[in-house]
Amino acid sequence: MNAIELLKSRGLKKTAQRVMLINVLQKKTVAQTEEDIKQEMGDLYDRITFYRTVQTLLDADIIHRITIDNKTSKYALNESASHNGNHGHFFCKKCHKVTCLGEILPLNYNLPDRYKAEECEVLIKGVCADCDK
Amino acid sequence: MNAIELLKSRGLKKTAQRVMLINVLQKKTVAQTEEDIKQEMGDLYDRITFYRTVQTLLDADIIHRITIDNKTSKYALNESASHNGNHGHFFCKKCHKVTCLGEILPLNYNLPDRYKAEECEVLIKGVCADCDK
DNA sequence: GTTTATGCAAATTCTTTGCAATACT
DNA sequence: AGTATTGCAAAGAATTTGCATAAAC
Repeated sequence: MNAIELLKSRGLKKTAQRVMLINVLQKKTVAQTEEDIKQEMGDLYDRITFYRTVQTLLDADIIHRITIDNKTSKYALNESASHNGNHGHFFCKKCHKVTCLGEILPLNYNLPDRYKAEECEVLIKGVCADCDK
Repeated sequence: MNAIELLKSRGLKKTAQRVMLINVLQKKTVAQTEEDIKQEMGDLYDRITFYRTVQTLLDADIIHRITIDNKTSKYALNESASHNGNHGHFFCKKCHKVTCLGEILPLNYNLPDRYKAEECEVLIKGVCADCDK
């Protein structure tokens, strides 16, 4: 599904910034920072509009955000329309790239009594294949 | 181990703010926001010092920070001196309380080839026992 | 034509830094 | 006494809001 179809399917207008942001994320295999996206967008980039665009696409479940150590936020496309919140990500401690691992199985986490799990986010930190040479 | 011993064991000076922050977190069973902590600290609270105190205690592995949905940061004490980064937390979608689940087993997450996991953070969202009545 | 999004300015909030006064060992 | 921390002021970033213009439907 391309950017325009994606927006239409969520009842959102196809504006230049939204289409561009989705396209940038679609091209990349790892999650992108605002700075990365800014580079790609060039003149089209405006910080305030970026904030609003991100919020809109987050609300529409088109993208998601990963934040590492309360510092850097990164953005990535959701793989499927029906995204259930069970995300996994891998953060490489050497190159700092964030890779989406897709859906994480709702594993048995030994919750306290009568706690009910609905979603689960996992962030694994380690060293990726490229950095482990 | 009390606050003063804890600080001493990490080679940190025992200052009013540090001791107070540790004491507040020690009293609570759920992670606390800056606002929560401010309430408890009263006059002793100063925002700038709070930032620095938090940073110091994070660096010393005395506390950790959990951030929910890129918005609210909460703080909690580390349970043991040797904390290995495999944290689990439970976020209740109704009351918004964050409960530490302690150490998470290094589960098999089906990483890409040659990726090496070292730490893993898990955030489970759902409904806690109190809110499920 | 109507509605929604953009982009600028301005306001607000968050976070960091410099530095003299203070507190800790 | 000597060193590290505090707390204030001020600087610098990040984020939000108001509003007129522009773009989408």
